[in-house]
Amino acid sequence: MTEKLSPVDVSTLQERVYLKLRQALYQGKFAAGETLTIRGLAAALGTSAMPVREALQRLVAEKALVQTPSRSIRVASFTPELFWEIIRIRMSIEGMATKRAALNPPPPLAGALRDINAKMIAAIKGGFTEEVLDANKEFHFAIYEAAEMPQLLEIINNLWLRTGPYLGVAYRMGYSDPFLTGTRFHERIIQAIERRDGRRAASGLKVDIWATAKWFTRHRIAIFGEDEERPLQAVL
Amino acid sequence: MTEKLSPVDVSTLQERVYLKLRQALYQGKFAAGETLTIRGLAAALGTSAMPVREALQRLVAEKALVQTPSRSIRVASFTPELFWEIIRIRMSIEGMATKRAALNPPPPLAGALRDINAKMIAAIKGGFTEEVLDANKEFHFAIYEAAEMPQLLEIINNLWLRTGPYLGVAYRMGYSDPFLTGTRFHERIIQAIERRDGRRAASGLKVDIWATAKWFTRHRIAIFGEDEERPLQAVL
DNA sequence: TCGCGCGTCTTGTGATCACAAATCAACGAT
DNA sequence: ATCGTTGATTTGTGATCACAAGACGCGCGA
Repeated sequence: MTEKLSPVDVSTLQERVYLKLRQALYQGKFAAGETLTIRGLAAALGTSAMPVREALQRLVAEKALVQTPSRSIRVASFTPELFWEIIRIRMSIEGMATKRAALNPPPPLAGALRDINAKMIAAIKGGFTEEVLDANKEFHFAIYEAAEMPQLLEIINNLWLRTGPYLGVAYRMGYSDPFLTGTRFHERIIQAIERRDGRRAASGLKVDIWATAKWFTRHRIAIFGEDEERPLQAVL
Repeated sequence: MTEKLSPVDVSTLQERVYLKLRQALYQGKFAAGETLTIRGLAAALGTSAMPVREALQRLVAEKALVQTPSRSIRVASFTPELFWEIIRIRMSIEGMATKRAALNPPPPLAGALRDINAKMIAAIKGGFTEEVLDANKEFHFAIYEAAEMPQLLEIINNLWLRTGPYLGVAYRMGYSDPFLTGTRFHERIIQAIERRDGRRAASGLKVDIWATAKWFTRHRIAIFGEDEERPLQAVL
């Protein structure tokens, strides 16, 4: 009888709401600085206030959302200083994970990375769909998972949740450049991993992160708010 | 009139509960692996379930507490692997902050660090009070704050919340060794900062963290649980 | 003595409600 | 026109309740 039934979803409502909000944030569906209300989201999601409330607080704890002094909850937004700080942090932490993965990679890693990168290139030169973003994330996290440091992976996940939306901006504006140059850095990283060269792999990754961040500056894209106000919104 | 009145406490009940729990965790007042119940804490704190519930979820989001598959909430406990992973992460991240602080330290930093370290030595050789733990934390965070990276500081704070309780174990058992050797590493770090030598400062800090972690292994202190069960508890 | 049910109590989850503070809009005075 | 005020409405916080799922203890049977 067991083969007739697939397991039911035993997750809590709160968790499903959390994942839904997280995904929406990730895809940049909320404007940075936008305020989110408990009752509003609850109505939109068809639940009561309770699960939404807890999911929001969780995202606040993860710094994906911020709480103003008046307790209203907004989508986090960056100043240029905070943006570059987090880029620096990412270079350090993700560099560490990459180095570790490169020094002792599971055998199928390099091949899998090649496949993912090829998929990413195809997605860029093809329809340039959302798959570009997914492939990019998939590439990076395949490496980070290979580092076999679950707690580090959690930290990285959190950092991506904060910076993730901004990559989406480039995509939605139709810019393919940062993604295309990204795939070249990816190729470098793959080669370094094949040679078990941790240092080169890490530096390749750092350049990848840095170049993408720099792209935003170079194109003077209005990512940042002025006086903590109205950021990214104008772009979307 | 303003000088006659001090600001009233405008924080939410949830936040005060959170801070109280955080402090208790930090001081190792809860045994690792211990189960915390919402109603139990609410009764102990004299509040309703609501604020406790949200404070607990926040601590779960920060990985200071963990939620079992059956949804009960426990104090996080380490396996040796997870412990050493977090030590490695701390060496990398706190090393980064230290390097940055040493390269461009605010003028009074070195002097302030000397004072704190002297206070720590006095506390060790004197009554060996809880002030030892406080001074140690104060020393490290004086450096991390000097790095002027607020988001990095948040991450470090979180890592300390997870490993903090274990330092308390050594203190409660009356061991002063790890703290005394710590002060010697601190002195090295201070000298490196005076010379604006970021690399030496960072490596000094890494040795400080590593040596302390190693101390637990060397003394075969039963910090870790077996099969995720009964950790640290036997020690307290 | 050990294992297996079975009933009771406890626990987390989610819904609903009361309330105070914040937000927003219309309005009036300068 | 601009700013401050006032009133209505929205919003987060905290309390309480219903309910299903777990945890626990007791006793029965092997």
